[in-house]
Amino acid sequence: MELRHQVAVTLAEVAEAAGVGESTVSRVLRSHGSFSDKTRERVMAAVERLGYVPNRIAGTLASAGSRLVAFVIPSLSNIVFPDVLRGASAVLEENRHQAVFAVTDYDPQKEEALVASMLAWRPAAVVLAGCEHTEGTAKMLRASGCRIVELLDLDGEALDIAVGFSNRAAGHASAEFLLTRGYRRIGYVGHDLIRDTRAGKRFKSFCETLGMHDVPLVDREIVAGASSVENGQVGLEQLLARTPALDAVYFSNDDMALGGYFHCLARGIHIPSRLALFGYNGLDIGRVTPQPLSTVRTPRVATGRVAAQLIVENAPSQIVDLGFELIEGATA
Amino acid sequence: MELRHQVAVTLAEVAEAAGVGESTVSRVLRSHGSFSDKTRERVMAAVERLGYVPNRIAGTLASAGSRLVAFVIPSLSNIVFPDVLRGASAVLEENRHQAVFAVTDYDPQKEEALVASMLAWRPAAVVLAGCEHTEGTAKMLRASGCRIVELLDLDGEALDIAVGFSNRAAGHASAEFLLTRGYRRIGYVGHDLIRDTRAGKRFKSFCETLGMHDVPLVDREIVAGASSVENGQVGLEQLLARTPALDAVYFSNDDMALGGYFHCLARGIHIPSRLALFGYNGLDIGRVTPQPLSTVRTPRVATGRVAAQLIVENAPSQIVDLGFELIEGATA
DNA sequence: GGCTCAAATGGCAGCGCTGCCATTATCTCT
DNA sequence: AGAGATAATGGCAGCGCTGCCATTTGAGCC
Repeated sequence: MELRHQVAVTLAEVAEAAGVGESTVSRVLRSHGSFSDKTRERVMAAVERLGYVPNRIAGTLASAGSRLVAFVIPSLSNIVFPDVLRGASAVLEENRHQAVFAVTDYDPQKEEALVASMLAWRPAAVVLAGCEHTEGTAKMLRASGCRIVELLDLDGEALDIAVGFSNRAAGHASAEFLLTRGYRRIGYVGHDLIRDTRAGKRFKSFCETLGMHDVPLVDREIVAGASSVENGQVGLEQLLARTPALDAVYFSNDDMALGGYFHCLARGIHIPSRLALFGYNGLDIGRVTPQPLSTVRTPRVATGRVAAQLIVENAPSQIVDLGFELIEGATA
Repeated sequence: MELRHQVAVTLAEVAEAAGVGESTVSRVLRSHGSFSDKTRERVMAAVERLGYVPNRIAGTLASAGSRLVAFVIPSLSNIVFPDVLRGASAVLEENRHQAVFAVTDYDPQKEEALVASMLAWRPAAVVLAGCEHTEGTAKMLRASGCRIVELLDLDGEALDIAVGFSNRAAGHASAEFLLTRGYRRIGYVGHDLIRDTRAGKRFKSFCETLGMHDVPLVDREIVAGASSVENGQVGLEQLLARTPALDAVYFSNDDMALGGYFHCLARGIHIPSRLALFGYNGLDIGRVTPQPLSTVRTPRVATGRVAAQLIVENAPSQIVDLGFELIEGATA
């Protein structure tokens, strides 16, 4: 298997082998400009024979305009982002674009560094999560001249294109729902809110809505670390240990809510009569639990799809609100 | 916000502005070769002032040798692949490499097309799932001269580097475990096995092991579609409807097993006394369910990490077996 | 046959950078 | 001070392709 070090076949060699000019080969391969059938066959035969693979690095440099789309995302553990990438990559592949990505771990400084290194590839667009970025990030992006797409958060100022929904509205709707159902002793279990600003916005809006109805948030438990099933379980356990007399708990995420749900199942805490649970995201798994999870379903895959669509068609600057859906479920 | 169409600053402009030669700027920016402190400051000042971002397209073309790593993965819905990407991207980012990816939907033809378009970027390495590829894919990869890394399946011939574990061994271990626990009427619930060849290998080996102990597989239910919690529930429901007298069920994945678990919870089927469940993957969520899921934990993040490490250090061809861990759990 | 027009084709500069080599400035040592 | 070494620097070809322009070819027509 020692086939390393081979010199790649170049367009010039194909031209030579086919007995035509370089530009002709280029035209044939891109189906751009005119050429005869006979020529095309000769070229394709040579391509086949030599095993030629076009060099897009050179092509991009020469034509100034790449088909790369850079995704700078906070995490791959949070299912949200794989879902977004999934929606986007389907559309990008159909349109002969390529996705590059990097993970920030919810760190704005790291985001800035990664955006810089992404811009070095002169992508057609840079896709980011949320609309909070460092001054430096925003400046670089604006100066780059490439398209900027901010996802999953419409509560802020967009740099160019934004696709998603309002987290504030989601938090508000969740609070209204719990209030309508009659819950009055409400708690919250969340993960690191400083880094995950979108979860922070939901929580803030949730509390404000409770406040408007003169229902204070009774207690909250913020676990260190990322959103996860385990943290949800631990968080609820601690919250209940401190404040047993709650009738509903709002979670920062479905992962967390599922952890809470399992905790209740294990402890025999009846849901929703003894305690109601409400999540966020609308994960598939929440629909299959013995009691479907009450939550807000977010359009994650669609967000990726729409973002990619706008990029490939080079759409004008705009804000696309894809909304969300409140799932009543059976846990609240 | 209409800042489109800007002409990017080039190295030549920086050189001009700093009053030095192009090569000097290049050396300073890459900390390669020698230059005085004074020069470095002048260059950096010019870079800062002009907002220069190096063009890695041009750099890569000139220096022949990219720091791109191409991932051609079957899916982003199956958590396995985000996990692998997560492990890999951390290492790649530390080593100034960039990850590009594309999704095949478990389609070998699509894989071939995507590999071709990835090779056009002249990546340092192409990372694939499994070791079954079309003839064309293998030929292109071998001819490309770039590193090839095949993940998560050691039961076959590797093209260059392979990192993962044996699915056959995992299937075998799962069968042995269920037999040791005394189960004798065993069923299987799986998803599309033609596309997911690794699940197919586990199942085959599982059956062979049962056979060696003269315990035939009693029944199986193969659901159409991907591995998911919902399909697991549906699958188990159908399997039990047809063959109620089972004492254990092996699932193609933890997702599926969780679906089965929820089905049992909802129907009041006692686990494991009435029915034992066994999964595959060792998802975090399986540790937090009221009864921890019995399963095989696979080193997904480590697989990505090790693969990336071998790529950045340009390690020789090799097979790295990271093994797996059987989790006894409480469902079998 | 000679003419026109469009289709088909080739030549070559240049995209922005790096690598090599030549040149110049700066030291070090006798 | 001068020779020789070393550090610092600039010039420029060329990576493989595309885009432009010039040229050739062929078809159609009077």
